[in-house]
Parts: sequence; C-alpha cells; structure tokens
Amino acid sequence: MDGEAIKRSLEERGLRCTPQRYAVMAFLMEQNSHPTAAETFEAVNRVDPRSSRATTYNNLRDLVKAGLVREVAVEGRAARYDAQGVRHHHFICDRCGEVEDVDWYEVRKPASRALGKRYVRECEVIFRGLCARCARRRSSR
Amino acid sequence: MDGEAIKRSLEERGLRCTPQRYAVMAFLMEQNSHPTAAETFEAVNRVDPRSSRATTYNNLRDLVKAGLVREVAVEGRAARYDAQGVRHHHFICDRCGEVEDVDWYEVRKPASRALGKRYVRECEVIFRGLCARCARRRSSR
DNA sequence: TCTCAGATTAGATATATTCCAAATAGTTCA
DNA sequence: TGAACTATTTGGAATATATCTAATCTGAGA
Ligand SMILES: [Mn+2]
Ligand SMILES: [Mn+2]
Ligand SMILES: [Zn+2]
Ligand SMILES: [Zn+2]
Repeated sequence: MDGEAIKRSLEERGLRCTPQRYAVMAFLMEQNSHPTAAETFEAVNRVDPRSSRATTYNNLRDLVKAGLVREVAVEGRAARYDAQGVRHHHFICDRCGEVEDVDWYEVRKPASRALGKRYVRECEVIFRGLCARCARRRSSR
Repeated sequence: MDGEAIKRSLEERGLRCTPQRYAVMAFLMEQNSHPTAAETFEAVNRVDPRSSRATTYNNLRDLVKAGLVREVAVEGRAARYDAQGVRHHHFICDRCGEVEDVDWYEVRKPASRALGKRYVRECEVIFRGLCARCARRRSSR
C-alpha cells in the first residue's frame, strides 16, 4: 500500500489524513512485528512530523475503531498493534510475550445455540506456548 | 471441589495452602464471572482472613503459573481471572469488555510447518462482538 | 479567505501492576 | 519442643500503561 492508498483508506472511514495519523499507519504497515504504543510513539518521533504521546494513543484508538489496525492484548504487558494486512491468527509466547503471526485458516464456529443473543463480529484463534527463541533457551538448560 | 481438594491441588503443585491463597482460589471457584484482581482483592477482604493488595496479586500470579487459574487479557482493561473448571473458550464484548464462557470444542491445529520451532501448549478461540446486554442496548436506539 | 469541527499538544491524572525490605508464619529436623 | 530455614505476607513506594483536559492549531469545504 502506497501513500495515496493509506490516505484513501483513512478518508473512506471519515478520518482526516493528518501527518501524525499517517505516520502511525505507515509505521505499523512497514513492521512485521507488533509494536506497542510506546514503540510507535518513539518511532514516529524519530522522523518528522513529530507527534505527542496523547496523539499517538488517540490515533491508535481511532485506527482500531476504524478497523484498519488490530489491537492485541497481552497479559501483564502493553497492548500491541498490527496493521491489518492479510487475515491471520496469532501466537503469543508465555515467557516473553512476543506476538507472532500464524497463517490464516478457517476455524469451525460454535453451535449458534452456544452464542445466545450475542452478536459475534469475529472469531480469532490464539496459540500459546513458547516462541522459537524461548523454546531453545528452555531446552538448553 | 471442597476445601480439602483445593488444599491438595495447591500442595501438589508445591504451593503452601495459606489462608490468603486459599481465599483467592475459593473465591474464583465460586464465581461464574471473571473477576479482576481488584475485585478479588475486595472480595477476599470482605471476609477473614484479610489479604493485602500485593498478596492478592502475588497469589493470582502463582496460581496462574501453577495452571490452576487462567488469566484473560482484555484490551484497555484490567486482566480477568478464571479458576479453570471445565475447558472452555471465551467471548469478549467489544463495548463493555465483559468476558463470558463459551462451551469448549476442539480447534484444528495449523500445519506444523506454520508453527516452526515454536512449542504450542494450547490453542484457544476468542469470540468478539457484543454481549447480549450491549447488543440489546445497541439495537434499541 | 473564512469557518469550525476535527486534530494536536504538554502536562496532569487515573488505573493497573510490580517492587521492596521488614515482619510473620509454616515446615523440617535435631 | 524449639531452633533454623524458607515461603509468604504486608504497607507503601515505585513503575508502567493509558486517558483526560483545556488551550491551541489545522485543513477541507463553503
Ligand atoms: Mn499480527
Ligand atoms: Mn472463563
Ligand atoms: Zn518467547
Ligand atoms: Zn457488553
């Protein structure tokens, strides 16, 4: 996605394409990792235009609401963000909290009777265990 | 599970059965909701023995490590805890953050090639959307 | 060019969680 | 039993994370 495409995707969702908001979106898109808000804030401020902490948080919130960015909560750690590219699942490391992508595959939905009056928007799978690095570290002791 | 059973399950995992730790475990087991650490702290302190905030957090951490309690991270909100009864999945409300149980069903694991050198301990499904209450509230406007 | 809702800002504030060092309470074993 | 050892508890301080506030700025459309 190039600059124009980012601009368009923001405006389609009623968000102005401000330099700060653009910078957050562009940064997240070029990462394959899952940056925290603090990392995003720092990265955006290494280049112009600068952005305040509040604006970084505001923009992350707005982008999540608009469906352009996914937020991943990790127990005991800061939330991580992910510019929705192709659909995928996540692996979260029990030891270091690292979030990694796992190729998408269709998951069987539960019986609708089990969902009652709830409205289900999505259905994600989270794999847990040890990332490659932590698994290695663990076995070599 | 009665008192003796709780005591045994703690000791099997090398944890002393202290009054504070027991109280946390017993409280979580009698809830069908998913209390936060703050709610647990408050509940435990409505009855004897009392427990400090640090001890409540310590015990929740120890119980999670021991595999007796599950921690559920919710974006932008305090973590929630769940005394592992029967295996189940979770539904998390986009609006109010409520965590609800969904009957367990087996999920297909991804191709092992997609997991590389990771060690996968578990594979959970999280449903997202609006809980019954928020769905009602939403449609009646 | 004017207007104004949307956006940004620095700093204060709120919330959630962990750390710390001293005191206490179980457990083991002489 | 009771000394010795260790796990646990404690209150308060400290840290981490996230949101709020009120003043100011910006840019898209009229
Ligand atoms: Mn991802
Ligand atoms: Mn549950
Ligand atoms: Zn790891
Ligand atoms: Zn709800």
